[in-house]
Formats: sequence, C-alpha cells, structure tokens
Amino acid sequence: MAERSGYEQIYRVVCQIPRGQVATYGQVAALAGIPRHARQVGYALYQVAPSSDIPWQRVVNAQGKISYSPFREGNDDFQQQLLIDEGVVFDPDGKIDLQEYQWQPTDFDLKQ
DNA sequence: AAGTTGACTATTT
DNA sequence: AAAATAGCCAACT
Repeated sequence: MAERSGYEQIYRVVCQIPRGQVATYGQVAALAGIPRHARQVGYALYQVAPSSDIPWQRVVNAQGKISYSPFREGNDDFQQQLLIDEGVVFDPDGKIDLQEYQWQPTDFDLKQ
C-alpha cells in the first residue's frame, strides 16, 4: 500500500474539476505539476476510487472515454451515468466530446 | 537491487 | 476505426 506521496496534489486537482466537465489523465498530471505522469494519476485514483469525496470519474483518458478499472468494471457504467447526470454528453461509442467538455482551468482555480 | 506492472498517450499497422 | 507498438516513469514485488 502506497499512500503518502505527491498524490495529494493530484486529488486536489481532481476535486477542482467543475461539475459537468472532465479532464484527461495527462492534463491532471500537468496541473499537478508532474507532466508525463498520466499513468501515475490513474494509479493514484485507483487507490481512492471506491468511497471517496473525489469525483474520480470526471477524469477520463485522452480519447474522451472512461478508463475501466480492473476491479470496478460494472461500477464504471454506473458512474458514466453520473456524468450524464451532470450534463456531460456521451457519443454512441461512449465517448465524450473533449472539445466541449474538457476542463479549462483558470488561474483562480489553481490558486484554491 | 532488479524486474514487472499499469484507471496513460502518441504513433503505427 | 480499432488494435497493436513503443515510450514513459513511479509504485510494487
């Protein structure tokens, strides 16, 4: 179990994703100050997924799709509906239009 | 200490 | 468009 790390900043970024918007793993990594660590972002969320205040499902891959976790497969579909509930539109393939819904953080957001 | 793994991404088939 | 390949780097064994 690997807790205590720079992951804290990753969680902070994810929590700042506005309702109805999404961010990619690479984007979160970059905002957290650790570009190229997209995989580590996924790994960080892997620890926190089940019961957390963190809207982990607002983080999707560069294709605009949900990355299915190895242990929570069925849960992923359920969470996809939560995103729809937030106003995010999925294509027939289950993709999100990143051009419309990808989070565009402002300086104000990052200062929080 | 060294090798394997992975909620990624970009490139190539 | 979907699948395979390569590059990536921290955590895990």
